[in-house]
Amino acid sequence: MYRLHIDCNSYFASCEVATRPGTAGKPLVVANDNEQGGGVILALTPEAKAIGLKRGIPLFKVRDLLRRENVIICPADHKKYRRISHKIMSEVVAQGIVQDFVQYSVDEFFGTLPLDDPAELRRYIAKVRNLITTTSGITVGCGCSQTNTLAKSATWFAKHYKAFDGICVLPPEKREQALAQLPLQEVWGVGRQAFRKLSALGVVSALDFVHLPQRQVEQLLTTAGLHTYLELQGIEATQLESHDRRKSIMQSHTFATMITSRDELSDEVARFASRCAEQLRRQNSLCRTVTVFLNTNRYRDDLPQYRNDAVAKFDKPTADTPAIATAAVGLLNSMFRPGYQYKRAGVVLSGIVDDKSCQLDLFNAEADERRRRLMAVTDIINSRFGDETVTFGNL
DNA sequence: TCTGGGGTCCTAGGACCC
DNA sequence: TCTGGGGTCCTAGGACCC
Repeated sequence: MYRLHIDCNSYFASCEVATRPGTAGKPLVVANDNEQGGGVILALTPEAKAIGLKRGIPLFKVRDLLRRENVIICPADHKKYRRISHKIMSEVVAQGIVQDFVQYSVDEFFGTLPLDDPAELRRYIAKVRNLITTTSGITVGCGCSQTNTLAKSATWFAKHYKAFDGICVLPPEKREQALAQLPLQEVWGVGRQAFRKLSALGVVSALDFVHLPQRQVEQLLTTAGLHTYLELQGIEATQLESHDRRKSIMQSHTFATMITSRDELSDEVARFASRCAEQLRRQNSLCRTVTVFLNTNRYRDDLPQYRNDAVAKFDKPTADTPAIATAAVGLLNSMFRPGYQYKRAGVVLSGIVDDKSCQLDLFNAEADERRRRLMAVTDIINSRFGDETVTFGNL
């Protein structure tokens, strides 16, 4: 029995190349779009990496390079990426080789292979990998080992060593040898904080880490860190969270130009709230809590800074757009201070529960039902004719 | 100077991930 | 001029109770 991990290569960029004829082999970057071409690089093709571009840099810092090298710039299209990801998911499930196949994020998957022979595992994984490439145009790296963390480490080898040809099967007897080659900072679950603490002890590789006494790891790191430590030793300690039902839903935006007017900010917050509520209904949930936050531009030392957030609770869980949007706008008004230039704001829904588990209020059942139908109708119209065809005004 | 000892629930913020 | 947008879990500390 082996765990399988599949990771798409430069996912957003690969999706753009796969869906735009004539872009293969050219430098291409995907950047988040904020109206005036602001934004930062989110993903890039190998050709774009080769000319020195990196993930996370703001476009304005590399304007000249982008123009000189004729780099194709694509705005991020998350709907497209989700669609391709679902396609990959359903193709692999239909093929039936991988068991318990789950989507971990938009570009990563985990599953189980009920096999033990490394050569046989490799053959099966090659079939899955080919299937993904031929049906979606996306190339992937595949790693396979005893635990999720080790499988993900194997994927790192599959991607970093050409000889693996995109597939690395890591059997128990090769585990220590592999971990010795795996830099500590590449280990899944080791972030900046843990890296700093472990480096101070002279830990350089994943193997150094697993050779520490468990007592020391417990004292130094959190339980999550301990789980990583155990998984690297081949002991299963993580559970993958299913992503089909979110425990919080957020919509936020960094504005291209700073906003000073309360009305304009209210409109934005109402739109965020409305989109959150739609997402909430799509997963058949209700929320108990809505949070609104707003920030000025943290990069501008020359401007006065202000940031705040506020929370409202509903008497009973709801997915009603006007109720959520009215609450959100109320929170905004309670925090809004004139005289600041606002750069970012957002709405978060939390305290999410299943809509079927919620008791109906006997006295208001009829009104609730009418309200629910109204929401259902607007969702259908918007899904058929495009987002925000129908919205709620006059909040 | 002395000023219990637990338990639970909630929340804010940290750490990590893609 | 221009600096992303989502998520998850854990922990510490306060409020409150007995």
